[in-house]
Amino acid sequence: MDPPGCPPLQAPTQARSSVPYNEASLETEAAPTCEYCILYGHEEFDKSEESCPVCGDRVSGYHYGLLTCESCKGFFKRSVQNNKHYTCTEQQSCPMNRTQRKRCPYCRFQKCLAVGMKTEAVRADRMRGGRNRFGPLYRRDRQIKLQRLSLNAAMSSSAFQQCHMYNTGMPHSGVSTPNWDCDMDVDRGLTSLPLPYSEQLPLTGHPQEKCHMSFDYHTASTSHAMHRTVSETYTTRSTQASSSNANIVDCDPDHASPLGPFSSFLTPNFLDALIESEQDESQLCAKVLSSLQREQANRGKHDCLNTFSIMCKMADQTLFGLVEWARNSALFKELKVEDQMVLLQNCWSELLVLDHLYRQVTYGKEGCVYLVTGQQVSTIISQAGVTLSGLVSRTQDLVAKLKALYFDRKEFVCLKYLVLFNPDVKAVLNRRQVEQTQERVNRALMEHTRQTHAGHADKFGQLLLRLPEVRSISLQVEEYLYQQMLHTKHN
DNA sequence: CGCTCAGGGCCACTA
DNA sequence: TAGTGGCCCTGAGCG
Repeated sequence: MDPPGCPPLQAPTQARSSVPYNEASLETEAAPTCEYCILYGHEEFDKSEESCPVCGDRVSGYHYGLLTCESCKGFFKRSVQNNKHYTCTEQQSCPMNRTQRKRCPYCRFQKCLAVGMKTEAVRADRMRGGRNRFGPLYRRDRQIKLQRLSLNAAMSSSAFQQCHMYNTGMPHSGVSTPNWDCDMDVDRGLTSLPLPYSEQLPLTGHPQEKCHMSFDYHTASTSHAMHRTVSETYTTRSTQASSSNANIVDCDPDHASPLGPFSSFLTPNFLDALIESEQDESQLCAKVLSSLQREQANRGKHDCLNTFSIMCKMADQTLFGLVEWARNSALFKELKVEDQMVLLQNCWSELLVLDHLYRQVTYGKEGCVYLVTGQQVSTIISQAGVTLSGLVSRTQDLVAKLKALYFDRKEFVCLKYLVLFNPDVKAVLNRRQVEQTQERVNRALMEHTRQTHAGHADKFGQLLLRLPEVRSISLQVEEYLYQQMLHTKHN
């Protein structure tokens, strides 16, 4: 997105010398002329710095829904236009990089789909030129990348740098233990800051109760705090619901879905309907970014959030996103509010882990942790303590398994529903309803894997086999957070 | 109304 | 000879 009030600069991606229409603009580097550009260094996010999510080659621009290289653009176009059906001679998990991308078109095409290239962006009528309906999506994506740039700048000059200094034994005020597990540092003047509750929810009840809590408690992001996030979101919404009829779907199954009673959904469209109601990843990313930026802006130059606080804030915001996702889901709305609450309280950490896993599978690079804000953090493992590095390592193993399975968005959504609709949760009132929904999602997942991965007969089973590990990791995450809470109290 | 940029086509190259 | 990928053309949308 071009900065407001400043002439747009050419993105360097078009910098091929043979592209005549861009030559002039590339040769002269325009100086920033507006505050926006001075603030961000007029740094239109540099697409040439990005790597293609399919093969890692240099990105040439937005193609079929996301930034990809010219080669994958062409490959995807030909595959869709010619209705290609490839097969894999190996295990359907061929490595995909610049040198090997030609070896297996099956795996390449699966990767294209998995990272989000949109077949519907390939024009059936083959009309040339013009713009497609993804224009707003591209604009939003650009905006987010700009936000990331500014956050990166802020973080590299503050919190992450501090973390690095401290872990390499360089002076770092207020911290004495060279172990990321212990790097809580949460009491360092972090009190009474506004909580994200106020940012996320239109409060109509008792805003003071939600908006101003002791930040040290919040920053520790204990599972208790997470449970509270779920409960309080509900408390807030209940107040809203009672004061307004606009949102009565929460409690009343007759108003369960804007699409009509969900139980009448026809099975063939079931999964598509679930996907359509999914929240936009870029919006969540934008929310987290702006929340962090606001947070840092409020704190001033010399009072930076520490690394752990930043991570907790990201997790916290992601959890809000997940609660909102569940609450906006037509399937979930069919449940009684009491059941909604106990289900969410039971699985919040699994949802967080799943969410993280999907992000790693889709965008993560080898040896890096991909954050919800779009940053790749490569240093965490070496800087983390035993517990955390163990967690990261287990997660990365799981990511590798899911990557090998070409874990896609639809499967991710199904797994989220399977985790959420857990009929084994003791306090559930309407167990039958939860069971039925779980079965329907299960069938949808089975059907999807059967249709899209015909050559990989056991994909459905393989995906389900990953859930116990998700559960196990999530329990370890909760335990870790409890430990941190105790540690913080003792200090 | 000119510019931008994403989708399509072309064609030299390659396996 | 089919597939690849770099380059160029096209034209809707936008400022």
